[in-house]
Amino acid sequence: MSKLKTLPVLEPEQEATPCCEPLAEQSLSTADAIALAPAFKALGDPVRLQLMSQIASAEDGEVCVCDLTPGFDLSGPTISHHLKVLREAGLIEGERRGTWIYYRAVPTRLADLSRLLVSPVAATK
Amino acid sequence: MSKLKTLPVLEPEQEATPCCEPLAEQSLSTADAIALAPAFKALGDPVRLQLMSQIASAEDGEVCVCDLTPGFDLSGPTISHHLKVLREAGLIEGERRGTWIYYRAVPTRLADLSRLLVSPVAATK
DNA sequence: CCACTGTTTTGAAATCTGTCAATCTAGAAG
DNA sequence: CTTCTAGATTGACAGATTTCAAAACAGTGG
Repeated sequence: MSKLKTLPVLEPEQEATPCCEPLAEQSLSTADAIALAPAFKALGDPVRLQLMSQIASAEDGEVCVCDLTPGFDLSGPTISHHLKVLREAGLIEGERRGTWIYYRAVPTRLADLSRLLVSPVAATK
Repeated sequence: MSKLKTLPVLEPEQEATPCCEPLAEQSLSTADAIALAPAFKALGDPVRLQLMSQIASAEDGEVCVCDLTPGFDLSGPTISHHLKVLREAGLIEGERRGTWIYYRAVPTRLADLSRLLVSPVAATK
């Protein structure tokens, strides 16, 4: 049994990063689209996008949930839910230290998504 | 009256492009998050992501809907719906020529989203 | 003007999502 | 061991999303 009882909320939950050619370079396979869409979907909610930004732009590279929650007019469980979605999308990682849980961005994941959207040729600007 | 009767399906539907600093640069305002999330949401569906890719990677920079539809195991109306979502998100633009409608990507919009995800400093690779 | 084709719109059903209240778990501190 | 606090999980519900069939619309061509 791989799940004893302890190990509550901290795993990446997202395995391989199946990054691909930029969208405009070559047509995405169905499998790749299915693998990548959840990450964009996770960013497709205003609350999560703002959470993502606050985490990614944090001074020390990480933020305590306790500092995140008061910034929104939402209940704790709701914030917790959104963080879980971001976590399962491989966009953030959480670590418990004592009473508090800290989240930080996964820059490589963001970079992969970013690269997917641009065609390197279109370096117009 | 701004809507006479003709002008069926071709407007950008998305006005200003409220692009911002990269996520990791500075925390996104609520307003900006609300403005930007729909674009990611539009890309957050496997079918739309694949449609977007096929359109963006098209040889002539544009694709006829008639060439898009057969590639999916979905009804015409469903494809049309997804195209509308992408259109309303400002990611693609459509133009009717005779019987057919052609869609092309809006590269600046993709570039804006791309830039939002990366911190220029993190040019590690 | 009528029929045909390509595409969008409408309407409806099944499923998914965002949210909160209530409950549970992990660690800290008595 | 009991209590307290920070977060996560569960359960429930309103509202949104995906999908299709049917109908409407825009051009083309009799």
